[in-house]
Amino acid sequence: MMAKTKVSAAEGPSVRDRILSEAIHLAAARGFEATSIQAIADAVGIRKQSLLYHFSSKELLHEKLIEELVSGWNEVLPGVMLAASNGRGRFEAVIRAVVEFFAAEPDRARLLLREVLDRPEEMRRVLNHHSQVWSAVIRDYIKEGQELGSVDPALDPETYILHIATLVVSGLATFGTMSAFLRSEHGGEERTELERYVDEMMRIAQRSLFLPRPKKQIDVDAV
Amino acid sequence: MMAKTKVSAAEGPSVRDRILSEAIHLAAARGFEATSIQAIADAVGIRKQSLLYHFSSKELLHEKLIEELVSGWNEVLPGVMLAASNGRGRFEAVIRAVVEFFAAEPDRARLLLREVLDRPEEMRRVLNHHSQVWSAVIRDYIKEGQELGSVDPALDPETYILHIATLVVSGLATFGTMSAFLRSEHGGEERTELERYVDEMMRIAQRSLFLPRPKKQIDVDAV
DNA sequence: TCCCGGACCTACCACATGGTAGGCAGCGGC
DNA sequence: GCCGCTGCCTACCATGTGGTAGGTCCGGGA
Repeated sequence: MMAKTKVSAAEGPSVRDRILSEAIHLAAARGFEATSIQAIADAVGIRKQSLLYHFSSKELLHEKLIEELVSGWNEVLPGVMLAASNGRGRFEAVIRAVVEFFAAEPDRARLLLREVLDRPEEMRRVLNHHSQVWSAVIRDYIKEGQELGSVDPALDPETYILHIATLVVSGLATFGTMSAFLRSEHGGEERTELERYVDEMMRIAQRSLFLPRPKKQIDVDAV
Repeated sequence: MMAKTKVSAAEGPSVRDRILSEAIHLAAARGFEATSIQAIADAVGIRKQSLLYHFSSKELLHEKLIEELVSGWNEVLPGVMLAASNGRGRFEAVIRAVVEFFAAEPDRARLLLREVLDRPEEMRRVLNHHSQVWSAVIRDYIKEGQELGSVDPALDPETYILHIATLVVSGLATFGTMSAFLRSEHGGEERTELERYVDEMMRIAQRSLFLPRPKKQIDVDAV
């Protein structure tokens, strides 16, 4: 392990990284099981056995793939947490950071969704491990909002977070397919379909979270 | 075609139907590509070649599977449309009918989601064909609400419908995996986790649709 | 009685899969 | 010089795959 992960800058990404990258791409499109290591090797431009040199078995490649998947998430997490502790408008900042992460790399959203479907047990472990911190922060933020009266008291915080996560991940995972149904009514607007899509996603998340400032509330984070 | 779909009542479901049923179950769990016809035959309790007698190729089985998937939907559609034209509270009735359909048979939700990921082209065709009618009805209903002032004017009808569909289908497809994160705070309530999950789903759909009765509006379908 | 066709079976095949064994070029250290 | 290591390769294999060929059993007409 740790054999040669470093990149010699001048030579571009290492073979190992290119394997992981292509594997994510292919697995996102067809599923990991349905993707042969032969196909991955072809995509990278090496022989199958050279791939097996770097990852001694397909199962091991799968493990590393999942690691890569969540470690990529860990890179943006600081930014998200920063946004979360940033006072006014922080909810919007948090969710927008997450959305933009998956919008920029839909392969990650697709693969993540696939893994949840394919390997529920393992994904429960991984997700639990990688979501405890920030989900607790958000949950507390919501509960605080409920006490202050800015958040719908009927809202179930944990379930809400789960649904919004589903909305974002599944939404962006399937956007490529479903965007075909948005062809109509481009009434002169200059927004991309993706922008339309994301904007509505955020609107749903916010409208279903905040109460519409009852009278003259403390009004943390109004839209 | 139409060789022997009918069921002799006394003998239970035909072999053909049992094959489709098991195929849906297995494909929902592992994906269709990753499911061998051998495995399906085993689940039914027949030899692989007997299965190939009923469905002469795997690809054909896949087609019939998708047909089955959407035809099952067609069976509940009338009920949904009825609910849609039922005056007050009809939005809740519609979405609840859909939710309960997928909640009762999560395999359908999972398989549907998988197919969208696996075969975007074909699914676009199928979904377009099977959603035109009711999605138009709902879209018009929403626009009407916007004109009457009961629905958020910032809402983008088509995108909203897409997101709620994602929320329902993906939510119920992944519920089995994600419900593990709902273990806490069962403060004496007697709701199932699924009920909690579904209730919050409906709350999100409604809160993000309706405006909170501004002053003394016409108020079609308030929550 | 014979035959036909439906439903299921055994036997077999070509092929792609994941994986093993082992070789070979290059290169830094001694 | 040559040793050993890394990185990649060719050759090969056992297994499981989707699919074909062809047989058997059986019930219902003619």
